Amino acid sequence: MPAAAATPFEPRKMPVQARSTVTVEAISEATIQVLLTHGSDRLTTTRVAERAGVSVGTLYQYFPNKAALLFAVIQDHLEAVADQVEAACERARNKPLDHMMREMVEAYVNVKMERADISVALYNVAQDVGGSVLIKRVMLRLRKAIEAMLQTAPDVEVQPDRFAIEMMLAAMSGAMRSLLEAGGSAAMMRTLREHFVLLCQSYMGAISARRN
Amino acid sequence: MPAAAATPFEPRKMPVQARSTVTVEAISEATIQVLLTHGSDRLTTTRVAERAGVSVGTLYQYFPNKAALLFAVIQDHLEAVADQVEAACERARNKPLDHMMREMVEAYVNVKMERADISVALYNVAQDVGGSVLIKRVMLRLRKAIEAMLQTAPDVEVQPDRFAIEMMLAAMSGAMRSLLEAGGSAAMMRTLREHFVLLCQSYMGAISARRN
Amino acid sequence: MPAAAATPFEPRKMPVQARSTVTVEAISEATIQVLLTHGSDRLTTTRVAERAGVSVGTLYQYFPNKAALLFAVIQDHLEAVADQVEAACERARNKPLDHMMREMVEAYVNVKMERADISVALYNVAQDVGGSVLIKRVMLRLRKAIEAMLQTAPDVEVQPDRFAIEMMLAAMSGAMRSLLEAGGSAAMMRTLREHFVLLCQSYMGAISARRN
Amino acid sequence: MPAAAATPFEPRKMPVQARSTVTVEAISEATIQVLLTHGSDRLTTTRVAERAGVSVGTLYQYFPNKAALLFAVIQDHLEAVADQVEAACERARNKPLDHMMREMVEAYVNVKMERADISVALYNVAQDVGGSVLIKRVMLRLRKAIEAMLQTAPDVEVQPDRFAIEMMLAAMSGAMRSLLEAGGSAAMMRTLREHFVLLCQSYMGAISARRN
DNA sequence: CATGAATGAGGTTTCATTCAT
DNA sequence: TATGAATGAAACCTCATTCAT
Repeated sequence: MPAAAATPFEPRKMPVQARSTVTVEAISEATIQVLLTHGSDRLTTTRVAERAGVSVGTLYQYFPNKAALLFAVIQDHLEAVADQVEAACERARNKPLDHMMREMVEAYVNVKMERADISVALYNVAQDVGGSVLIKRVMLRLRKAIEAMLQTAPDVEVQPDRFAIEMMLAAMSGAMRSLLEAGGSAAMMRTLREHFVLLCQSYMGAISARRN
Repeated sequence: MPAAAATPFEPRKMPVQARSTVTVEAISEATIQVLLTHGSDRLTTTRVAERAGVSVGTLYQYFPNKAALLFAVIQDHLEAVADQVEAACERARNKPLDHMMREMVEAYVNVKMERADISVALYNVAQDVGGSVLIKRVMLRLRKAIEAMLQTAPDVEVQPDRFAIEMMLAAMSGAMRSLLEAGGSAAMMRTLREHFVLLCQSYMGAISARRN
Repeated sequence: MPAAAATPFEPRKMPVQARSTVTVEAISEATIQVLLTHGSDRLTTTRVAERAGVSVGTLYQYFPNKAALLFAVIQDHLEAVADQVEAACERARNKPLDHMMREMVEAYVNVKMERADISVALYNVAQDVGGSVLIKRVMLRLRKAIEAMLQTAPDVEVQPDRFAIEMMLAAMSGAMRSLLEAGGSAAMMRTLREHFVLLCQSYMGAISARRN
Repeated sequence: MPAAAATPFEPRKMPVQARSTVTVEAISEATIQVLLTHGSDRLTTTRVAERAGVSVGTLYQYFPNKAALLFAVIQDHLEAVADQVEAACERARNKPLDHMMREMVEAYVNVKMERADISVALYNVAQDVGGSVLIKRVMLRLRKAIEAMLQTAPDVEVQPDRFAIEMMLAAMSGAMRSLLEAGGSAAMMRTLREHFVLLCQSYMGAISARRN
């Protein structure tokens, strides 16, 4: 992707005053709302500002350009996801593999479901805006967390390598995406969660027992 | 996605073998090239026409609008994928489950790898243009093919339900996407293929043995 | 001047059809008119297009950006000036120094007067748009022409160096600018012309006799 | 130039010695610095304020608008020039014409060279901001000073008229501008000074001896 | 049928200026 | 008095689409 090359994404101004924080918050929220109600190709900075109840000028005081705005919103979302999954991995240490997988998958699915709308809204823009960097960063965090967790598993003989873990994560998020975009119901989500658990358990199980 | 609502996507005119015309072919190919060299946000109809060696006017004689052009290109690609995988499923009938999975996965990975550039180029535009319809259609074809294949498996006791199969497909294509976008090497692709085989085998194995 | 760095100024499309030529002509003319009636800081591409009776899009089909438009207009003007003065220098060869100076000055003043409005309009924008390159180019042409002419003067013993000639030109155009901007009448222009003649004659006379 | 019509240029408030306040001084200086480092088209009030170490609000407390700020800065510069040249004219009274011209030219060139950066920075903005009024005012002061000086010249028989003197000044400042904008070295400046001396001497000499 | 000049709505971004704190 | 967040008009430029030739 040659697009979105060398644009400065750093926030233009760190909100210090209370008023500012509210404003930035409103703009981020509005971005998601516009994304949901108008679609990614009709997401304009003017519309976002309007929805946020501020002027375009204000928007540009906090975000140097449209890409930076989207970048920031994606970052917020991905960090929330990573936080939840990391926490789950902490909790599941020293438990058996199946328990670990269940814990991890449930954390992932739950946080995605809570923010299903945001997830869907962001899928499309991520790429255009250099979101791949962020995705890689999250991938790294999650892989590390899972690796650390697996090290403490009593019933894992062969530690899965990086590749296997990343593939599992990619598979899970890919499938999640498909389902969210298809607009799955809450009931389907629960089924999905169980399937994910099974998928991860069986895959990791197969890997960690390979050499035996 | 509320975007791309009621646009007529069918090619504007379709004389006996219009879609096989050199011109249409050239335009489709040019679309992919522009997508690859300029990125999705700098894909303009004029640029495509230029690259194809025709005028914009000509382009609009074969495609009613930009969305229809992209729609057609995506359709071509997805159909090629579906064709290959379906064929593999035919070949693998009456073989044991593990063989089936290997056959199916290899067909999928191979066709995606052959057209890796196209795949990457299209991921981003698919959504904006109503590609989800096409994706659903392919999903359906593949699920049917796999179901039919699984019915003939000697070692499957419990037939996996629709959901499980679709999830497997979603997981596989999601992970594939991650890798393609990350620009994985040919060597990595081979590793990936083996992992996919393992993942699908273990997952389907777990499913089809559940009730036992 | 750090501004106006690396913008591509080349015309976007060489007008080939008759229609196009008319359009380009109209746009150039409109640029000058807008410059005269609205001032350089209210020269907008929209306004120019409007005045030219075309749409903005059309303007941008022939000029890649605003700077390129101005650049082209300035170039046209400066080339016209250089052409006239060069021709005068040709005509005055082998004449005595005073005659040469008169011929050269009159050519310069006349062409500037004919297009007084254009001159005034362009002074301000030249700098913002990288016009200094063009000015240097004209300076060079004129200096060469004058040098060649002076070589044939029967009454010049010491040939003036580059610097002297360029300074004379700079002085003349500087003073011309002052006068045009002050809005001098036609009568004043005639007086000015005579003064220029005297100034150049005496200055060049002093220089070319220095060593004696 | 129809631009910059009816804006109040006078400083907004003028307490006893407001113009000597540190703040005003800092703002003026910052204006020049921004002009030099960013160019005239990226001269923004916010940037000036920032550079001056004050807030925009403060800037607007001392200058009613951007134009007034620039106007004031130009005025300062031009007055400094006029002061120096006037003083030189005083000193040269009763001396012979050639001496007068040398004195006057050297004063002009020296003051311009000392503030070469400021000069260059201001050339471009002067016009947009109604600077022509100021230029006329300076022209008047200088002409008066020169006239008064010439009256005391022992070797001038025919007093040059207004026009001749103003043209000389215009020629000198025009040429100066060319050179400064071309970024002439200090050595070139010295050469330039000698050429100016020669030019003015010969021109004024020719004028003042005309009727003889 | 093909061409490509013309269109113009609409998107992004800047910046002079104000005013509540 | 000083601050700097907020404003919003207005500038530049793009690009899908049409239609006379």
